[in-house]
Amino acid sequence: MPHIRVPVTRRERQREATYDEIVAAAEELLDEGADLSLRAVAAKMGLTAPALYRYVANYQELVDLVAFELDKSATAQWAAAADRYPADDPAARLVVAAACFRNWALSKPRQFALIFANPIAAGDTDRRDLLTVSTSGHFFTDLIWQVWELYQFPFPALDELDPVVREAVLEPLIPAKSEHIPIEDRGLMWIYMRAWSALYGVVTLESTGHCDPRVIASGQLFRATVVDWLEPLGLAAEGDRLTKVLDEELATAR
Amino acid sequence: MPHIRVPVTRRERQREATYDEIVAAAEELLDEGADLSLRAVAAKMGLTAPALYRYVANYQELVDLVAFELDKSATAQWAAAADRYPADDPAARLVVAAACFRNWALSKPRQFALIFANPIAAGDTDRRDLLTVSTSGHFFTDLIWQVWELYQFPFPALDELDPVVREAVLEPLIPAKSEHIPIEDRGLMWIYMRAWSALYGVVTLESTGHCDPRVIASGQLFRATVVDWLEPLGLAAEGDRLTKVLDEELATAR
DNA sequence: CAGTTTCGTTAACACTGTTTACGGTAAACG
DNA sequence: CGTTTACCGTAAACAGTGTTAACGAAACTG
Repeated sequence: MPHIRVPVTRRERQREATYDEIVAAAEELLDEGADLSLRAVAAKMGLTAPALYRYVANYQELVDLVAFELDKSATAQWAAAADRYPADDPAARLVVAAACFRNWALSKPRQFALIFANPIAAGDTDRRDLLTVSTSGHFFTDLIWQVWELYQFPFPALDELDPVVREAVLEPLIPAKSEHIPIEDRGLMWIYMRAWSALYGVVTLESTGHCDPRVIASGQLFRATVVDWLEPLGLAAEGDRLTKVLDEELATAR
Repeated sequence: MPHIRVPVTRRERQREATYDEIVAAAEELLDEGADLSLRAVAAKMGLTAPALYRYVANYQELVDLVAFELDKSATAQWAAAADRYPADDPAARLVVAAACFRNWALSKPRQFALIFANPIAAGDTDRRDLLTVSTSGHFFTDLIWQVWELYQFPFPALDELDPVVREAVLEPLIPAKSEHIPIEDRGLMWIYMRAWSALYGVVTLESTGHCDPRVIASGQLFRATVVDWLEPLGLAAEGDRLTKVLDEELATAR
């Protein structure tokens, strides 16, 4: 018995369609530059506000819903760009995906903030669970895994890791497609976390605007961060080729 | 003639006191776990909401006001901790300040978000100016300058930098106490930007909770990021001593 | 003292999220 | 087939939010 049931009855299909409409209305709202509000979403659908409470328990759940879907469609966008490079060139794919992520974050800062800068309280397990299934997280983990399969860069052994971190890489809560990574190779997850932290950092800094606008426009801060990560990922030999790929992708932004 | 006038008349003193009271009320509100609202601040001061419009033009300006003051008092806190190490040991001071910044961000996530994750639109020059005078930015730049004075780590020459970045380091808009840095040494600002970007990244990731809570608790992600920056700052030889200082400071958080 | 600036008020508007009680309609069941 | 039940929407209301307008009193200024 599958855990996620595919909608069969007419009512279930209708309900599913309404969820899609909610997300669509929310995306329109964000694209118009307005901020996401439950009432505005309802109005745009031709409903009254309380009607939405048949679909989400509260405002936070609405935000999480559209954040999840936005993340999904944005990731699909980056993945499509990465697919311009062959499957046996995961390094190029990773670099391109990172650059796309950055360009997207700059062009849609409110969407970025909704997904990646939305505070998650320490005790809130429900919202953290949502993070665990985040599409972008799975996407980037998988790319790093593919890079490792090809380049075999070093990563810490399990007994080298801090005990608490060891637990975390063995039983991950964070978004990561780690099932197909052998348990003894889970030290790789530590590399993923560190690389993601670095990527997340620059992109957040640039997207929120806490940075000199000229530096953002130049793309040099982002570029330097990515270049610094080529060596730890075993891509030093490919450096020149990959920075060229990176620069090409960054140039598409302006 | 000084640009910032010291309040002389009775009215001006009164007005200044009211600003202080506004900030105090806002801080109380945040500490209580409520979110910052103009009406709530007014109510806590025994005023009606429209009265506050005699002091701030709109809500955003209120936010910026308390963000600026919060940044100032938080920085004072980190500086006091750094002062536990002698003035001729700027490396230890820098490490301690970074750790304090991180501990503060974890213990006061709403305050952190207010100051450092508050989106600044690309065109908004007024709010960007506020950023320029941010206390924490000046504080960290000055520390890195002091570290350089002692350890003389390498930094890019002006003609090695991207032209746009060169402009940015010569005429900085970002928060940085760069006046006393000789023009030919302004490449140092690039190191500052990169180091700040790295620090900002991990701390934002941890403070907003977009990370495995166990990893946050372990402090290893932050530790690794700081350790990676010892070498570029010419502190490789001092590595053992400084990581010990770092670990001691991190231990005070739990 | 008269005039003016400053600081606060009340009232109102247009929005938020959320709960309540109430219908109507469509699916499900005997 | 008819009856029942569950679902989906409504209107009304409450407690909030930021913001503007018109007005009054008190405090400084000539």
